[in-house]
Amino acid sequence: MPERVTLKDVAARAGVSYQTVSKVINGNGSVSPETEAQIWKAIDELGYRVNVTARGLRKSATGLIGYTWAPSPPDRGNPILDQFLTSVVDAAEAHGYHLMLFPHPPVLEQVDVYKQLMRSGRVDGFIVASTNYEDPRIRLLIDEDFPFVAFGRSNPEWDFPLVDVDGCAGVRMATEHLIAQGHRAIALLAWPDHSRVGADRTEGYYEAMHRAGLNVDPAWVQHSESSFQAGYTAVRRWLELPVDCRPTAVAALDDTLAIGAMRAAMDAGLRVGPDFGVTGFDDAPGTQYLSPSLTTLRQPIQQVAQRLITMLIERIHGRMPEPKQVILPPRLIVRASSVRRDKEIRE
Amino acid sequence: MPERVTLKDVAARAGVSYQTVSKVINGNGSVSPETEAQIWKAIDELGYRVNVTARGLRKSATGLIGYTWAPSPPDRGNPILDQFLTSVVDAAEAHGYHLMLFPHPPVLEQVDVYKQLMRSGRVDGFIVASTNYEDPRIRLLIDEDFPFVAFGRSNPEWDFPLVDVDGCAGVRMATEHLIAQGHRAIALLAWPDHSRVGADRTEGYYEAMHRAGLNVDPAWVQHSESSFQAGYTAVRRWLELPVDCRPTAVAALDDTLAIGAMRAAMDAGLRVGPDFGVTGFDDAPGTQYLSPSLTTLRQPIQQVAQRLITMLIERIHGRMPEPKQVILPPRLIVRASSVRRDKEIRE
DNA sequence: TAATCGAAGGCGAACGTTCGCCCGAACGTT
DNA sequence: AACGTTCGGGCGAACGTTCGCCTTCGATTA
Repeated sequence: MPERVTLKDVAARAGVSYQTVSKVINGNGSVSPETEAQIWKAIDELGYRVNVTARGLRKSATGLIGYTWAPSPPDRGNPILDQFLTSVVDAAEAHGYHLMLFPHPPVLEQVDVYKQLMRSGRVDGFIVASTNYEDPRIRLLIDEDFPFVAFGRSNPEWDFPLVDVDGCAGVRMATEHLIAQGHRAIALLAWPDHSRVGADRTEGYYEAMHRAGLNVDPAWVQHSESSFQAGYTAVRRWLELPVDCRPTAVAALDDTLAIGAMRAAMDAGLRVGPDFGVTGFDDAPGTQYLSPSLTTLRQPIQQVAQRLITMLIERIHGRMPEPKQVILPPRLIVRASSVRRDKEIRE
Repeated sequence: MPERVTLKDVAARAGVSYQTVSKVINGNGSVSPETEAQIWKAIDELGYRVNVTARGLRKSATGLIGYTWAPSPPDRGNPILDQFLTSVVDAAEAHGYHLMLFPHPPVLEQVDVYKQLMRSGRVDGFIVASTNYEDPRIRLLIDEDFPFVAFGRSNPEWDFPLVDVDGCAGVRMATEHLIAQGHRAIALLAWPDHSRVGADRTEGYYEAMHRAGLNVDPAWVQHSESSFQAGYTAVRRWLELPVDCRPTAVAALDDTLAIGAMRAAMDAGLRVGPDFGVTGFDDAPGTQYLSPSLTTLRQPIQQVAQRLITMLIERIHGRMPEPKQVILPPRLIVRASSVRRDKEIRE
């Protein structure tokens, strides 16, 4: 543990009062160029860094942003956590903030955990992810008027700053792409009903089908938790339907389901791509190295992170970000799993 | 922003001095059961939480542990980040600490960033990951006697607390497994020479081959950055060697290389598993859903995280953890990519 | 010449804790 | 009756900043 260097040490060496040193560091108050130079010299020689805790106490601010996320089961993993955290941490640092992680509490305790962190002055604000309808955290933070920005939407009637990726547009693009490939009977591997994100993405599928004047057989839509197995068994089942109502392609709400779907089609003797189209969502690492490589949607994670941070900092400074709600489009990455003829594969 | 409740508010309501409230909260000093009950009641009614910044200033401690990691390229992803962070955050919380992330600085600036964080009192200690030989961060932290624990080894002559996974034993197990499957000519997809982790894992390969009395043709060992492409091209090349010195299996130092290797073998018309054995390292999410599923090594991430935290907290309290260096074995997960007959597949 | 003004920098206070010391009362001991 | 001990709890100080106000002094203005 290195000896602490304080303002007083710097002041003593520069021959001024310690408050003057503070003025120089914070750039307010007027100080002559000569003394300022003296002070900077002393700071440099002593290797002084302002004590963030003391500053925090005085300004009642911590420079910390709280974040937590729902851990994925180990066999699935979070495809974008690395990128997302990297982006958020970088963006935060550019504004002088750091990211503080805390454990993802069970739903019942969530409110307490957030309350605790707010009341103890642990963080200046939150990024709230894995949002859902009636999200109690969002309700709490709105009510307490505590700075936060959500990554994801919640109840439409609640008015709070958020950034989200347009899952609806994404799945619509994927579905339209499958239609453009000549598919007419397209199935959907969806998430459980109660999922806000799932509802949004699902909507894109219906929009695309509807706009193209295609019928959706209710049997073509399966809602389940995301897993390889769920995707696999659903497609197995669909492939046993009578030919006239058997899907020739499937849009999945995430890559894991899509991979299960691909495997089921292959096991059924179909060539994924030419015979049976599959699309995913997320562009998880490794999806481009599957055989065939997976068509999927890539989220603009870095932009999301940057918007989250700039908006949150506005909130921390007591302002309301403008615009308050930002929806960013994902990008369709066309690979082999969804195209009938090789030459159409881009990227 | 909710109005701050302080010790004084609690004290006023309980009819005692605010220092007495502090005593109750921290459980030192003697207070009669009745007053204590009064005080707890007041705390509860007011929803008081101790202000961590003020406490931190007084005790010169932050309850924060600094962590950063080298971001992976988006097409690869960090296979264990989610699990690792979750485990570390949970373990830290169990001891009253939180994890603070900061950006991974370029090598040249690393020392400055760590210095800055130390001197500004930002964190109480560090977890240092992505270690390497002559790691300047470790050097600095040792010299400054600042609390830290490394996840990974560095120079053997440096004496500092660390936790690591036994990559040598891991790859040795994988290689021995391939030998047990009847392979004699086994190649190695290794990392660049300068990698500390790579050297460790590579050693395991040589040990296994040597113990089994098998010759290692220098042409069978390729050092390269981890990528699908690197694994792919290396195996393509090996499969063009004359039959008498052509490898029939390959051990890879990570899953990405292994996946490239699998694909190359399949593209060459071989059946991965029966004809050509492949093993990876990390048990990345999704490897069990590849076809064939990938034999790999799983790191005991949760134990690593827990040891890291308990050891670091010892250091923060000024003690040296005992034992100072902990090496944990990975577990070999045998799947289809390395076994010749189906019935041998476990798990 | 006197009043005014701005620049430079000192000074006290406060942010919300924890810590050590002190004091008074109650009790038991010689 | 005088004395030590223990318990309960009060009090001042300090942790290292920032902030607003004040003083000094030389220069400008009327």
